[in-house]
Amino acid sequence: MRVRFAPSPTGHLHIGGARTALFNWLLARRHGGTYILRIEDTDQERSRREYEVEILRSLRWMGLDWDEGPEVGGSSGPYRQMERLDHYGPYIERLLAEGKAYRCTCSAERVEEGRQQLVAQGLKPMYDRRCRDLALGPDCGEHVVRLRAPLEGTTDFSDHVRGLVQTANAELDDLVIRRSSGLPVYNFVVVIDDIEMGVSLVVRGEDHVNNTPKQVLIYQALGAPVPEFAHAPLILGPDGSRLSKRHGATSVRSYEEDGYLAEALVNYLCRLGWSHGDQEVFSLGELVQAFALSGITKAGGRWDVDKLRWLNQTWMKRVDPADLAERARPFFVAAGAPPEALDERLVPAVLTVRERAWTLVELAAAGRFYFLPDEALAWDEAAVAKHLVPAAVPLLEGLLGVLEGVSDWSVEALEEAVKAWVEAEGHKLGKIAQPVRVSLTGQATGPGLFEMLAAIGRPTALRRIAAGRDRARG
RNA sequence: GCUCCCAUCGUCUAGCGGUCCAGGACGUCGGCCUCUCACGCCGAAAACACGGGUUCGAUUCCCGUUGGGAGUACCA
Repeated sequence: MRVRFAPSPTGHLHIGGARTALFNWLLARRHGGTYILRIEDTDQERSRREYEVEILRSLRWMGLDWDEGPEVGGSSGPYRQMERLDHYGPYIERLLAEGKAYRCTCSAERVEEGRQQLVAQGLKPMYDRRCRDLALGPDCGEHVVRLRAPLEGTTDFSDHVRGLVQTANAELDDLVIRRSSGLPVYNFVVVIDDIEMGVSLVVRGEDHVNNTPKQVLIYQALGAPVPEFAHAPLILGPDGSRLSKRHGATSVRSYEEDGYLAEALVNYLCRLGWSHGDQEVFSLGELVQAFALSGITKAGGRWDVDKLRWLNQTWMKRVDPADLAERARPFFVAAGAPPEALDERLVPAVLTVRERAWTLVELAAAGRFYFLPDEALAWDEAAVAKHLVPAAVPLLEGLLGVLEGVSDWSVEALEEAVKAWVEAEGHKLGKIAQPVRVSLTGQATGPGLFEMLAAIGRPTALRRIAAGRDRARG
């Protein structure tokens, strides 16, 4: 099996494209096939090399590597269409020689006029085929080359998601395969590349179903075997319309920057439009084992950030804590934590806040108090007014005494010492916990008392509780 | 406009003629747990778009309506 992902470097990697890339990759890995990455950069107006770099970066971030393509090479390269331009001409000449294509000198304006007339008659806009039987030669002046499409019959293809898709040939235009500039056109180029690269299965978005019969016609004209197809439904915005910027972030990069884990995005992307029984959480490895075209849904799916957020938290709780801490590090810095403060306390600190956050941004916001300079803490005035009151002074004072006597600064030892004191003094843990929490964090909500004390470290804990006691005096 | 595709809880989905007064998940609501918040656990509300057929029997098959999506370029 040879599959490919063929993005245009005209922007960031879109989540729709990312899912297509994922589906192809999963299939290749599952069946021991080859995953090819091809850059479709023939749109000279919009293609930019920096976008290509960006797309490769996002693919790698998701954990999708490729067997053939830019930066890794392969036996059927080159893998950028602009570097393959000399491959296309001979096929066009052949079709011309065999009478399966013809030169057309009609101006774009005239063709457009004809289309408008047809639309006015309630018909499908098409070229009127004026040049089809003129047998124009190479010296006919400025011209395009069109495919001589059959006028009758149907062109069918079998789709792994949709079943048999039939199109009446009367619906198919004599499409341009070479522009007047000499550059071949997308629908033609894809077919040639897929033939030359030996692509056996084409998995792409539903927006290409209407292109498929046109491409099948080209395969047939060339006498090449037609690959298998699978068209996945599109990703829609929450309102059911085509996903666009106005719905929020649409690039893989922006989700990375917003603090989503690659594991969660991959998991969500795959489950949107595909299912495997009742299972919701999948690692990339599990997906390789479970993924199959037969599980792909036909209807388009709406993008649901809430579910993505849930999966992201799920994955923050699943990945290795040390790994999570490293991935969270830049987010802590962005949240104001001095880089040098992110010491060995980072892992335990992250462990205390990961179930209280849904993204790495929120994780850092929830845990930055551990590392911020005391004077930079964000104080919730209502919490201060409620908990750092004179009545709390003796409690904080007493607790300070207990903590000063604790040498083994572990969750267990701290809990044991504090609970013993609470019991002996007849206090209630609930009475002491909030003043301490506000002293340490500035906020009324946060991690559990003992895990927080342990993670913040002895010096900071004692210093902030003392400061809290002073503040409570009024 | 025309062509193609699609249609189960608010959302993602299971269901491939009777096992469905429709299952799971997110979200929502309630409860439990509890030093706060959160996590976790328990529970609740919530759907087969509509109309015709086919069949002993339709969520499941066929047709139509409605709704949504895609395409309709010398863009990809």
